[in-house]
Amino acid sequence: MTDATVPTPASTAASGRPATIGDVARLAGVATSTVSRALTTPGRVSEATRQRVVAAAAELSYVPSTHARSLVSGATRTVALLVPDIANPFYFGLIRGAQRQLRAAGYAQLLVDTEESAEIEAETIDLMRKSADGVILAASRLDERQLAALAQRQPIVTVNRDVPGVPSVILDTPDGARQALLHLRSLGHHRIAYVGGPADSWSNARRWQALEAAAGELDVELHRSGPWMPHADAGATAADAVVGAATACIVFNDVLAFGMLRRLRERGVRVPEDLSIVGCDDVFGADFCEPPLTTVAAPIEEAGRVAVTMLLDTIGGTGSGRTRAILPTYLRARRSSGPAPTA
Amino acid sequence: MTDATVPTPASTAASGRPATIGDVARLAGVATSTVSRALTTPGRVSEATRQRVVAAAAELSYVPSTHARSLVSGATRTVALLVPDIANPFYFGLIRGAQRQLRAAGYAQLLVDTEESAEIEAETIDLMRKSADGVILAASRLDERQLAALAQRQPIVTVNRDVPGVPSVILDTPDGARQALLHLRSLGHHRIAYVGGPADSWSNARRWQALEAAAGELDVELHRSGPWMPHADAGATAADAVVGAATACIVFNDVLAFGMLRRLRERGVRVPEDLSIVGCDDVFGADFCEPPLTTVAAPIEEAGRVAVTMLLDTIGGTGSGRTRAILPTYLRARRSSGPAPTA
DNA sequence: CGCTTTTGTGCAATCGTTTGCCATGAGTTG
DNA sequence: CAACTCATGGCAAACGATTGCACAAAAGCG
Repeated sequence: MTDATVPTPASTAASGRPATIGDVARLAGVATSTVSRALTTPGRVSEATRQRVVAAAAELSYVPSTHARSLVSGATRTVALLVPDIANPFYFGLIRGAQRQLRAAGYAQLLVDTEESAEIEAETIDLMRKSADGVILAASRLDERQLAALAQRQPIVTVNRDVPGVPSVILDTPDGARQALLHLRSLGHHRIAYVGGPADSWSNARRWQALEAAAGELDVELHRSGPWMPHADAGATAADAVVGAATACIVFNDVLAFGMLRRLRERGVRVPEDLSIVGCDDVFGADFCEPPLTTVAAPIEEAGRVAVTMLLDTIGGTGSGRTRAILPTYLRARRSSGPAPTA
Repeated sequence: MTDATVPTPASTAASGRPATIGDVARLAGVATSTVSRALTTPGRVSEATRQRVVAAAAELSYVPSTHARSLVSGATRTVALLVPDIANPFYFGLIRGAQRQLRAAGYAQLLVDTEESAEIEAETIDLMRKSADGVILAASRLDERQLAALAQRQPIVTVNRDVPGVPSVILDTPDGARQALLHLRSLGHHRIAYVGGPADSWSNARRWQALEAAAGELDVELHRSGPWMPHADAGATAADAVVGAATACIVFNDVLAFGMLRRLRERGVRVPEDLSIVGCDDVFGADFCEPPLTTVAAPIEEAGRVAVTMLLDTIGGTGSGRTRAILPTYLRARRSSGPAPTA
């Protein structure tokens, strides 16, 4: 009777439009309230009734309307994930980690690319107020006041952005940068450059601070270059700026480093013989570029999972959970870093 | 009076919960129906009233409930995008292209990673029936019957999958594969392997057909290897299988090719001197791996945009639009392909 | 100045669920 | 056997918007 391949198309197709709870109730010979309870509140109806309802629902391939449900419950079982640039491989892991955890909890994920714009970001958050139970903000471009204000109105978790009062997941890349500096120092480098990211990036500022502090104790001459957009294209100019100014550099992220590698190869600058390069994030591609990139690896996917967990905690109102998670990073040495030139 | 940074937190915060259309109506001194019309149906109310309403709405930072709206209109202004693997860079472009076009049309994007599972895919589509106006299916794993049946119930557009009766966007990679074969043939290769993708991949089957047909006319000895999962890890075994069996290969996709490149380097097989490699997709990384990958470039982002356009057409019921778009691909020659060894 | 037409607004039904409250009847207890 | 508890299921009121219809006021017309 039932088609094995596609779940019961027959009965639904008959009516034309998707079945409602009323259709199920009619077929099962009960009231809609009973259907609702049979499907959502275990134990609230007798087993016999429950089975009749479940059978009827299956027969009609009934799917509850999330909208009607949200309307009365106030909850949408949807979470919005805002990233500055979907095409940046750094966010792949984040998206995936978040998605996994959300699916497990029965939530849907609304993905939005804010195109590195604070305005789109603020606007989207506002729109989402009604259509999502919470928002995860990756590398937010908003300023501290805005963020704090928004977080009071709706559950928000930030990733790589720390604002008092706003739960956050932070990848400890400043510590990673410090490790990178140590690594380069132990290879004999004294003139080291930091190739910086966007001016309004919070992570960028913190990494620089960490490097400055570490450099002070290490007899390292630290230069700063940038700001650069975190795209491969910007790597060309960044590379030109660093050559001659330092024997090694720590780069804001891998994508920028990829661009630098390409330019350096064009110019005949050898990596790591002439210039050592350390990236950040360990994104897709870092292990098969040439040379493979030494980089600060961050548990990105885990960050996505933790962010979701924290957000769901906030939404659930348990509030018991941590309000701040700092995830460790570690240096993954590949071939783009080597001993300082002995010029 | 209004805070310049965050839109009017004061009045909203006062009430505690987000403003409803009723709150706006009360503040503006009109009925809710008038508010609704003022905000959505231009010219239906007098200009004076409209301004009062707009002002009141702004004052309360009112955002209409998408759920309530969907409930009555039946439309959700949301589109679901299902991809087999979010972490595959091929889909980045697709996601981004779709997102751009959707945003422009005022739609939200629900992103789902189906984890290469036909079951998750079918289940998700069913769930989405009520919560999305339509679905875009990238590289669907469902069989033809299922797809056709589902498409009758709800608007669906497939990408890289052609089923009669289901609107689709197709990247003409078979033609690209043919170009690749010509390219390799003109470089003097006679023994060429096709390193295949997943067994149930429709694109994979079509590419092989195209290659077989072309090989017949070209005096080329065509080998087939695989199936392989489209992950970098699988590239190692794939590489081993090809070495010795052919002097050049055309690979299912770039990610797999990346894995092969790495393995070949480990084994000391030189690319392209000993073995030429042509990938497919031109994903992120193809231009900075070593050697940079010759690959069949596809307009992925455009595919995302076109898919959205077609879907919105279907939803809009105009139905006037094309029901099938074939996007051309072209070979992008980089350094991983070269003259056949003169052994 | 009455008549019709136009314009602007409000009333109330509706969308598909959930849920508080009540009614019924069976089972338990003294 | 009366009085109670408890399990079960139904009624109807929300939730927040949209929209067909009715109606009042204003405008047009001879």
